[in-house]
Amino acid sequence: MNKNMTYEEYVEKVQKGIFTDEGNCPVISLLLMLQGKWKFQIIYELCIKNPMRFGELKKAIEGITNTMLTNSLRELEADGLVSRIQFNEIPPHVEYSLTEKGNALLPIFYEMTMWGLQYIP
Amino acid sequence: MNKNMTYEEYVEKVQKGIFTDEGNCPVISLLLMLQGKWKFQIIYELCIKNPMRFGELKKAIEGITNTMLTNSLRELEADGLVSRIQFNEIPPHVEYSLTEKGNALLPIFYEMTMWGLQYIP
DNA sequence: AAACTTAGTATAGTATAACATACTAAGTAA
DNA sequence: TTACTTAGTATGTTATACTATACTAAGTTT
Repeated sequence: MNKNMTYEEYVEKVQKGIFTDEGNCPVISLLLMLQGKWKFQIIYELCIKNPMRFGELKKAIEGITNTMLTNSLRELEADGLVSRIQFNEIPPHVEYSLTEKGNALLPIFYEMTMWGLQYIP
Repeated sequence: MNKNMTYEEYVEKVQKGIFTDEGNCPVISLLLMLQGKWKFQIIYELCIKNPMRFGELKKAIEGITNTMLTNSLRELEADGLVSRIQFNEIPPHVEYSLTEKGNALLPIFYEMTMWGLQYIP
């Protein structure tokens, strides 16, 4: 599929049902990556401060448990949105940051925000 | 917040942590609306054919049960993304279609698709 | 009278996601 | 020697999401 596809071309293809070849629909794939109670907040914190340590993230995201932060980070890492660098000092520490792939989500969040400003009271 | 905010202004605000006033973060709100196994597929089908009947949707979305289609449609309706018109004939039928708010999601799906074309193999 | 239509509802069960709490290693500082 | 540090893991429980199956109304056609 064309990486320079314009919005108008996209809409035309959607209305023709061109994207019906499910299984690797990019929208569904991405929605799955962002699914879960904490994923977006983690990405958001990493947009504000980059890199961040495990403990910083935990402090910044109120209510999250160790278990959920670990699991969410592992999944974001497996999806290539977040990278993890481990420093083997004592006490050991770890730095999490957005990958290029993760950073490239910002235009999507921008469109979501503009939509929200218009339609969410 | 400014509805004409440019992407550059948005990125600047994100990095300053301006959107931290959670509770009505537009991105999280929207992600919640699209969460669930079937929501996006329903919206997608309504982009292809508009309006659609309950039975048509059920046939188009393979594997969905009555229960999940009903629940998902009810939630999409409650979120204002889909509208439902009931025709009290015999046998009765119902037409579902995207609202303006629902249609306005297309630019977001476009950005998601462009992201996917670049980063999903 | 029996079967068909549409758009669901009802009920119960399974699977997945999230939560709470306690615990670990290995060195440093008090 | 005890407490503190970081970045988790382990275990069990609860809550939510999803599935499967059967059933309904009310008129129309066979």
